[in-house]
Amino acid sequence: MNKKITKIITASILSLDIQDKNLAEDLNVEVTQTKNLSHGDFSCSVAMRLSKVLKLPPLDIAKKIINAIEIIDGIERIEAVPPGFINIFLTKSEKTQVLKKILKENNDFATEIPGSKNSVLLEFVSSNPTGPLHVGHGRHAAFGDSLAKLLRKAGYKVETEYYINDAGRQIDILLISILIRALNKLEIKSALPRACYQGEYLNPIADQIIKQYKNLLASLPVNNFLKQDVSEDVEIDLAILSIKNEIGDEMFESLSGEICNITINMIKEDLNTFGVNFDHWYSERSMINNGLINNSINDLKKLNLLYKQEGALWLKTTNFNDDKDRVVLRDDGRSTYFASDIAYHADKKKRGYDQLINILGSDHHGYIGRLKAGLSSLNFSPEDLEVVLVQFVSLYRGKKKIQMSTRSGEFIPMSELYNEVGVDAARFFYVSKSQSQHLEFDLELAKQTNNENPVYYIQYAHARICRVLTQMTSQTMSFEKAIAEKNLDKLTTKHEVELIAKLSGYPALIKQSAHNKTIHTLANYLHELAQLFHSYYGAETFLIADKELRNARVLLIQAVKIILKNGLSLIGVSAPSKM
RNA sequence: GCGCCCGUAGCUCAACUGGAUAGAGCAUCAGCCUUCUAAGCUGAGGGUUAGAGGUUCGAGUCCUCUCGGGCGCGCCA
Repeated sequence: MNKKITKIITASILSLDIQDKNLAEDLNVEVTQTKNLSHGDFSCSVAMRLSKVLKLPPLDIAKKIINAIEIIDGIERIEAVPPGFINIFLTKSEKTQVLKKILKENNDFATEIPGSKNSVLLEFVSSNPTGPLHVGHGRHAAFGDSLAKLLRKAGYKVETEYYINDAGRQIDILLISILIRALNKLEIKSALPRACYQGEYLNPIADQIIKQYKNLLASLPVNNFLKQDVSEDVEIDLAILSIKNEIGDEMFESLSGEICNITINMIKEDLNTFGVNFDHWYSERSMINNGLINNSINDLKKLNLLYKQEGALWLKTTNFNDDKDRVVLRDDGRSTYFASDIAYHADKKKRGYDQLINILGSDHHGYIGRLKAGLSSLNFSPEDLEVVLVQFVSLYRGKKKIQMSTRSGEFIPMSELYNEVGVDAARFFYVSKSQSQHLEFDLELAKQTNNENPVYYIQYAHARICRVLTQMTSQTMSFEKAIAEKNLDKLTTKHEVELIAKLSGYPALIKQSAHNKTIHTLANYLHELAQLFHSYYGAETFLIADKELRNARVLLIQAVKIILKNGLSLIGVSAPSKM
């Protein structure tokens, strides 16, 4: 309908006696659904935009457009109101069409044809496998998973991916942390370097290592790794070196591989419980082993974009809008994290996706330019990569802010959160606010106000509808679709009109949310829909003697039920039939 | 110092790419269960959108400056 109206308005403008026809054609006629029903069902502000070029008062232009317009089926009337809005009122039967459509299409309502848009690789969470996910990752997981579902509904072909940083110094540190912990458990006392990871989650891993490698551990000499006289960084590097020498590079590699497997499985299980499952798990280590990183560096060499300075190999990212050049190979010959990322993103493109979307923490915003420069330098278009930034989650216990740091082990695991408040509530809470805003999460409040959480409000609306439907059958009434569809004109109360308008807006909401990559808009929409329903529920009785009105109302609430369930499913929240 | 993000009701947040009277929840106050589930409904109070200029038919939204907060500027990942 929206498109049809746009068309007739555009046609009307073109039929006017306008000197500059090109300008009228270039003009983007926007027809939007109104917020306020007294302004009609749709409204258009094009007259006010034309006002300046035509040098006429906007209201006059609006009137002219209306006079020249060709009224089509489904439109009741069109009016021009100050300061120059064109408001379009639809006929009753046109408005209720949407209800029939929702019932007919069910979950497919507002779903675009699969694959009608770009193919997308969506990467998110990608937390370092050095420990369990914490509440900050939870936001990324909830947001990313919902975005994948939303984009699929909007017609994109989406695959999700988790990039595993299972190479590099952090993994060495993890290994040292676990080995020393294991030694201590075996009464081979050794102090922990300052940079080591701490936290309860290391215990079961250490136990497992003891089980499998008792002899190896026992053969290690007692060593004091704590060296207060050097810096933290030097201290840990010495510890890594010393252990490597003791057990050999090969054993070191195999051990850290094994430990990564354990932590990755912890993370997978955690995400699975949270309702988040990835299509692909992509390992950085595998990329080193199969030569992808070397290949990329060779490609860059051929393109003459590398140079040596102070023993290291640099990439001229400044050629591509970066503020300084970046190192890809260190003076000791090892590749940098950035080198991995260039190879990784080039590989993503080579796998054939049109569009790459990365969801990153806002603290990584400085990295975006570098990533795009990396893609550009290998002749990929930087526009193919879109980065969605998610702001931090601040945790509070009451008024006290909790400081989080993975290394010190002072973090609240994501699992603790969803165990306390439930997966549904946690997921809804995470996505109910714009990802570009800081999220303040008060644990005390979240745990206490279980029943006040907005997610229950929405779920309750769904459960109430289900209840009405079962009551209907137990009162030996049945839903007769034909009767209902014939009597939709009888839905005339304020609540009914508003509900129908709200339901009509669902496809546009999906489209717009997918375009803007926001989920909170969907969460808000569902809350508003539930609110309209609860209000309706309080004002009217559905199961009444009047068969015609009853069936029409039951059809309406069934449509509400379908949309509630569909919307909740996109957020990864269940729609219970009983509460 | 340079760069990015943010500042809306007592609190937590909305406001569809500049649109009509800035909206919800929580909290506060006053009502509603003999009737489809009260995890609900109805109503009230609460705002100079941090501040000052500017752009235009129209600004919370765009531009400039000031103030206040967060983050980033490694041969870490």
